[in-house]
Amino acid sequence: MSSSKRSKTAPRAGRVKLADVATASGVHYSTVSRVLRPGSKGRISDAVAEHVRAVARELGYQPNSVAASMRTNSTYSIGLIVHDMSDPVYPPILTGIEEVLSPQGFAVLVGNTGYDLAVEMDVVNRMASRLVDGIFLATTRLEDPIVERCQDLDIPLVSVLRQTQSRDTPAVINDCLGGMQALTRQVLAWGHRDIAVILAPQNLSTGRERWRGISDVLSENGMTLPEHRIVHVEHMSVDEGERAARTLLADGAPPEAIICVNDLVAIGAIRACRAAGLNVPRDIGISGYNDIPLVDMIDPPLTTVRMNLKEIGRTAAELMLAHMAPDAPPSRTVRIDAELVLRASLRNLNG
Amino acid sequence: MSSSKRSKTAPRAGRVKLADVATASGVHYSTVSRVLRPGSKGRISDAVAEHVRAVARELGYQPNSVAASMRTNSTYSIGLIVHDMSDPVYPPILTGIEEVLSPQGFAVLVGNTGYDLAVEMDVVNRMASRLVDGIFLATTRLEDPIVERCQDLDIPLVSVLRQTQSRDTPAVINDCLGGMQALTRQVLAWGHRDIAVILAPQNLSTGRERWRGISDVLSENGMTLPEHRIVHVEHMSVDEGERAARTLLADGAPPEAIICVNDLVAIGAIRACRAAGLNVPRDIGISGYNDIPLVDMIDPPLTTVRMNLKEIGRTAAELMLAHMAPDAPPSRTVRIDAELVLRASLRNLNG
DNA sequence: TCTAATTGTGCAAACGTTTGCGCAATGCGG
DNA sequence: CCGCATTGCGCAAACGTTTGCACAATTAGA
Repeated sequence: MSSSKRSKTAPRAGRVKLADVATASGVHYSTVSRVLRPGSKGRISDAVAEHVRAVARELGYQPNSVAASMRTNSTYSIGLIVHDMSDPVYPPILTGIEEVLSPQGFAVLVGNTGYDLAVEMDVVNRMASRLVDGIFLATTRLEDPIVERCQDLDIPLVSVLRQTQSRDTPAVINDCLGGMQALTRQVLAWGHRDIAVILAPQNLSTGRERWRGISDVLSENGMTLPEHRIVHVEHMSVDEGERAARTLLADGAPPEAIICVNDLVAIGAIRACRAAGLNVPRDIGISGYNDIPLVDMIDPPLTTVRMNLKEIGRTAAELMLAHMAPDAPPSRTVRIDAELVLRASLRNLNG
Repeated sequence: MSSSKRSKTAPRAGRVKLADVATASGVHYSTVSRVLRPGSKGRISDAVAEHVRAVARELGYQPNSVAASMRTNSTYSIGLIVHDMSDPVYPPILTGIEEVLSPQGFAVLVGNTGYDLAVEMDVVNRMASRLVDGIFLATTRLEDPIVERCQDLDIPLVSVLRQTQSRDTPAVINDCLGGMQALTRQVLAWGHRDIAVILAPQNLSTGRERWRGISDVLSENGMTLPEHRIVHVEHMSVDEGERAARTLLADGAPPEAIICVNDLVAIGAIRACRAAGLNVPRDIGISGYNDIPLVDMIDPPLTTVRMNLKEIGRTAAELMLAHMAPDAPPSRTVRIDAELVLRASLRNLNG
């Protein structure tokens, strides 16, 4: 009976439930529910409440939240969909989300897509089956079937890091436009003229905004980039960054600087430059975006743009809370400030 | 009716359930359940099964797994408890776990403890309330109240990265002993004699095993470390590593090498050395443990020991599956091999 | 052709909560 | 002292599945 193994379907041996607490307290189990569930309707006298609480504590009662969910249709769990948790941009976001949502009693379900849209759709459907109260989507494309699916399923959605074209979904993003503008101005101010860029896919708001940040500043200064100074990566990884930089370098004289769409790509670019016999930053400048951990320790320390990821997570969580409420506010996009971080990977050609 | 907002307690508008599929198919809803739930008891004719499946697809039926859990007492969800997802050792483990468990229909709930035992206990209790089918514990201490709590709650537990003193819990760990021995032999072979160590708390199996790996090899060679060459960190972070190294360096002549309990600590140590005007590796050698991403790119590239984290995650998941089954095997500890990775942060004093 | 075994489906209970409703007891104003 | 509002608690339904059991229909064996 008290075997430590339990069969697949048998209830956990001796798990104490509401009814047990009720009989032990000499009240009806609905009364116990009302005592233990703060904010239930019926009012209970202090004496009874205290007694029931004592008995519940005594018996070590742990509410069965699955049963509660069955009744309330709310699981107090939310999904977080990312491409790959190993990408260092995601963990701080998760931390920020948990910081806000854990105290409220929410649990976070993470789903890795592995960059596969079919997997991602599956993840959403499974989260829907589990009746998550909401989903944080960190993979958002400008036109996104996942977003549509969530709308069909009527699941509150908050987009993080990126946003949709239509902007009909609440989102918390980094100010990529401002960040990239500031960075590009610095690159120009330091005398770089022959500039190359490694860009993200343009079906992502980040990819597009960062590119616009660059091109805006360039055209302000009467410059445009020739075709052969622009390359794209499919995913933002070290390997793809390295490959992209190699193709940039294969084509005649190297540029004076490469502006990379993010840090991992920049690190790949540094590798490629080094492999091509170029010294960074003496022969070529490199910049990233994100300021992920350790990029201040690499050789050379990476010039980049810091996005306050934990703050993005926290804000997203607050937006989620607002949007799960019965009187949800209209969708809005919150931009979190970006901060330029100058390090040695980009030098001042004038000085 | 088709409002996109839904109240807290109202069922999602128009969510199709078993009964809907049943009436649309002209069969009883139990029949639908048997068709859709592979491996149910009653056998259904192919004709009916096919028809029901078609109708279900047509109606876009998504099973309500909360209701199923209510009946079966199994949620097909498992918890993963870590101190802080931002520590780069954890994400690959999560990926490995998901790789094995997602195809089986499991979802992963992550819980960050923030290094706080009270929080951790709370996380466990909340996961218990949610009826998780099992818990991966990555925070295991040699004597661990969390492990005891899980045993009391009768929740299958698999320890990852570390193990308990009693070893009565299944665990998947890295071969810290072998890894540290190999590293220490290399340090000695390269002529370092005045060695210092920065150790983890000794109430952790990793902390203790890595220290034993070092001291075993030292005593094999007739050496022992003086007190002032041994310091401890509370948590394995860059900051604590830096502080620990500072105290090491404050005390007379610097050692020839510092063996650090992990990479983050080693990076902190490198910082401290640099701040003290020492060149790594010329004036002092530094080694880490883990081989986290980017430590091959830092200055200087870090000599370390690689643990196959994803493999640890996968193996832990398989152990979990075995232990959730009705006929669970006896607990055992699986060791995953460690691999020495030599880089520039430690040089050969002989040549 | 008759009995026995097998197959396919319906019936209804159970899982542990939450909560609308009803009713007794109490308090209060007149 | 009566009637009415308020307070405190019990009753029972409902949430959407899974599954043991009953039983009708079909098949097989003799």
